[in-house]
Amino acid sequence: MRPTTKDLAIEAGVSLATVDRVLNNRPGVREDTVLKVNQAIQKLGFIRNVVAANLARGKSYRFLFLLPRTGDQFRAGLVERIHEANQIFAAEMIHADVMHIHESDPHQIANALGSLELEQADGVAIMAPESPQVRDAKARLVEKGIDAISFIAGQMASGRHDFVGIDNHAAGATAGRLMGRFLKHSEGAILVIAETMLARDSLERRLGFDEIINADYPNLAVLPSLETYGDAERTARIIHNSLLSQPNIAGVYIVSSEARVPLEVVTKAFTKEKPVIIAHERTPFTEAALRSHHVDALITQDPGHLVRSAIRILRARKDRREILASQEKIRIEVLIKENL
Amino acid sequence: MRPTTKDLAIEAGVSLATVDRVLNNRPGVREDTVLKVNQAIQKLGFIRNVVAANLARGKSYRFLFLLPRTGDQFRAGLVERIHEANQIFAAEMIHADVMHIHESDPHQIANALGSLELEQADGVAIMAPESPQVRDAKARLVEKGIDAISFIAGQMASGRHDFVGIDNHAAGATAGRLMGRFLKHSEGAILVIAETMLARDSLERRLGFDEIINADYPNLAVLPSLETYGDAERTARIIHNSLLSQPNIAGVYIVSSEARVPLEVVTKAFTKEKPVIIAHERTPFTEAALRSHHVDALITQDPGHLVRSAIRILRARKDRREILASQEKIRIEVLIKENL
DNA sequence: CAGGCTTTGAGGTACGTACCTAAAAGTCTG
DNA sequence: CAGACTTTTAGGTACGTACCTCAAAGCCTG
Repeated sequence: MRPTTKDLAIEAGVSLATVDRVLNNRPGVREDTVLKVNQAIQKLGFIRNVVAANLARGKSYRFLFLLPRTGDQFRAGLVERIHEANQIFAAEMIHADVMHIHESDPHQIANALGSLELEQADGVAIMAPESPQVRDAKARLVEKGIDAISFIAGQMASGRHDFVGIDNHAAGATAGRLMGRFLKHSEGAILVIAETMLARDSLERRLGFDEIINADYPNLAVLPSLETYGDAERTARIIHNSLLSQPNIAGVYIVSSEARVPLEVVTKAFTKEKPVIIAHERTPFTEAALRSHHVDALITQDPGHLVRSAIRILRARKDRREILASQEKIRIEVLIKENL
Repeated sequence: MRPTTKDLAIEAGVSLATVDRVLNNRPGVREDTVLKVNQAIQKLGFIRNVVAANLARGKSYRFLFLLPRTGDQFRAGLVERIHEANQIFAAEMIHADVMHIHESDPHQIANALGSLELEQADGVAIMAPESPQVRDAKARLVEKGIDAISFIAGQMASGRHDFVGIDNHAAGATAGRLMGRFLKHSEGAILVIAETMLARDSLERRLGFDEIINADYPNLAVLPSLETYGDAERTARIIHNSLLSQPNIAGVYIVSSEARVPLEVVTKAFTKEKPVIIAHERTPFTEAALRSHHVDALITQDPGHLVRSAIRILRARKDRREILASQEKIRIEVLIKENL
């Protein structure tokens, strides 16, 4: 049987109350008594029963996901996964809500963050580009006792787990390597389509992509990024313009998470001699495109894993616990038709 | 606040004791009373606090992983993940042990399973080929009240979650597609190396692999499988023999989970004109081989996910709860150097 | 309507921890 | 060594559920 606080008290030769004070960092315990208790913890291998503790505290966790208001299927999938996660975590008294923000308006995001109170949320996961305003607002949140982590959009931090998502440079490199290998004996240009290159993740993916192509595939030339600004008409226009000036397109790399609109345009634009197409994220649309051979590969991250990982990390933060890093590492997945 | 049993009792107009009888299927409740309570559950959206329930029950879960005694780095990684999982699940009063079996001796496995008692384990995850003896032993276990699932080695069941692992046919197909695309403009033969083709997983991988190559890549010819029987010397011998009779090897596909020995032999055997090499599973060795370009791609399944999923499924079985299928789906991952 | 049965109620204890109070014991200061 | 202070003890209640007992109420049968 696992030792309990009672066993600890006996082993340390103190009362339950003292054990409790040590365990919860309450004041009024002499240092040598603290030591005695800690030694007993070591000796018995005491592990606090977090579940009983939370029950006693009547504690529940409320987390908030700040997601961009705009978006398409990838965003919708995320919301669905958050609802799903609520089922799993309900047993642990954890609930997550979604709040919508204007991704491109740092002031609005900062305001939303600023008006959050500890009663409303124990932690937030923010999917928005890093800006000075947002960074400041996050710092103020943490001062209030609300933990904040970056979600998907952000940057791999070394060490601290402040970010849940993939290494976008590596994701771009993965796309680049596949593109290169799939086009080994072809020559031509590669179209790169992004929503906006202002977003750090798109930028990093592009850098990783270029690095591989430039280093190992001299037969391929990566064209300047086309920016769609999320607008369907603009997307159609710029892609068609690009095709006119550049007849020999061997590959297309769609950088952004929302690939539907650019994919629709691209698949219509190429009637014969389909180029190799690589996009990001698994959505109903991209999945269908992969099945019907309109797309050759997808570079994805598992939205369910992302959501659950963010929740686990926020919770561990709140409990001042360590996390198991290997479980929280978000993998860059490669999807082809066969392993869908 | 979440409704409690107390709220249920009030809503249904019965006592706590009756609510308890209904919730735990205890006898002595009239049918219309059961109905009243169930309606109250519906109306209030009552969710049983599993955590408090387990605390009250003093219940803890003991699970057992039956792993083959032989094996190399993949097996070692699994054991490590099981220890890791124990940390995570300790809070939920779950502990998993490892038991070693002779994979190839169905009688011994059946004996081990047969001698298990409910006091020793609440559930077992078995990594062993399906044989009539093992199947029978599993059935008897379930009669005893010990749940049993197949782990990694086994077959994707439709519907019921009796198996934790990947669809090996699809995994082989994934390997086949990558091999085909990487060798688009080459001609030659493909060496297939397995520990034994008696194992169902190797067989299925091979079938999936052949299906893709034969259908879409007439430039490639898949050779008969070489079986190593896990023996290093034999491996070296049969591979060298094969190379003598077959000078034009364009690709090598290593089917088995333990790829180290065949990989060592293969990388030494090809001095110039390295073939495309695809193997399974991420281990320290295969990871290094990928980094050093000795291997072109790995088809993997996440051992940590496998272990945690098996534990979650066994636990849900014990509690007679449903699982969240999307979390338990084990993905076929594709690893190249860039997304390691 | 008595006797036996089934169903329900009321209350308690327990799980492991948190958090509270009042009082006892220990330590320091002048 | 008295008084003030700090540290510790002892005991209680609570969280939400499980499981137990005993008594009360309801029902059926002859």
